[in-house]
Amino acid sequence: MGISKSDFFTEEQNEISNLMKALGHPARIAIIEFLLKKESCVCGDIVSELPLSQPTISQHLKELKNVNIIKGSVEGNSICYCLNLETLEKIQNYVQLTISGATKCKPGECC
Amino acid sequence: MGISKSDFFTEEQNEISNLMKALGHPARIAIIEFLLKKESCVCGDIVSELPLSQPTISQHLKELKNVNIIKGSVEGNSICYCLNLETLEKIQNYVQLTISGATKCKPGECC
DNA sequence: ATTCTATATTGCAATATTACGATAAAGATT
DNA sequence: AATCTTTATCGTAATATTGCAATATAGAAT
Repeated sequence: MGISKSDFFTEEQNEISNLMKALGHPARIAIIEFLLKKESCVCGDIVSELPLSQPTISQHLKELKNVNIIKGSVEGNSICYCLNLETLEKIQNYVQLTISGATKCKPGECC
Repeated sequence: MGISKSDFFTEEQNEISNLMKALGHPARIAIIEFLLKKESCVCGDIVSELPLSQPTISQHLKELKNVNIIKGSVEGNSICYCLNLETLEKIQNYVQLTISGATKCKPGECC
C-alpha cells in the first residue's frame, strides 16, 4: 500500500532514512557533486549541467531543499544554491559513528 | 514517468545512489542497526524485532542483499544475516571523501 | 512420512516517485 | 510596458515502492 509505518520507528531512524532517500537518486547525487565541485554557491548553472528537463531538476532541488541538504537564496532573477554543511555533517556523523561501528565476525562464526 | 535516466550519470553516481536508496527506508535502517547492535550475524530474530509482516521484512532484506549491504547464509532451517563490511566501507568512504569535502562559503558570498 | 518452523515468493492494492510539457511567477533588460 | 530569463508549479502519465495475505519451499523435529 505504500503506507510507510514510520510511527513504529525511532525519530532518528526516520530522519536518517529520509536523508538517505534524498541521496537515493543519481540526479540528486550529481547535483550535490556539482555543488561540491564549485566549492561555493551556484547561481543558475544547474539546469544546463544535467541531462534532465528544467521542471524535473527543479523538483529534485526541491527534495534536497526539503531535507535541508541544500539551501537556496534568490539572487536577482536566478537562485543560488549551496550545500548545507550542518546536514551533511549529520549524514557523515551517522555513517561514521553508526555504520562504521560494524565489526568483523570472529573466525568460526557463521559469516 | 519513472523512467530513470541512469545512462546519463556516471557509474559511481548510479552505484552510490543505489546504496543510498537502499538506506532510504526506516525499516531497512532498523534492520542494519539491529545487525550492528548484535555485533555478529543474526539468525532468525529479525522478523520478531520489527513491526512489519514477515513477507515485508523478507522483501526489505532482499533489497539490502541486492546491493550487498548484508549477506545471508542458510544455517539449518533459519537464515543468518550479517553486514557486509566491504559495502559499508564503500558508503563510508564516499561520505567521507566526497560529501565531507564541502567547504564553507567565504564571508560575503551568497550563502 | 508427516508436521513444524523459518524464510521466500506470488499476487495484488495503495501510494510514492520520476519525468516532462504547459504554464505561471518574478526579477532583469530593453 | 513589453520582453527576456530563470525558476517554480500544475497536470498527468509511466513506473517503482511498500505492504500484506496467501502460498510455496526447505530443512528440522517428531
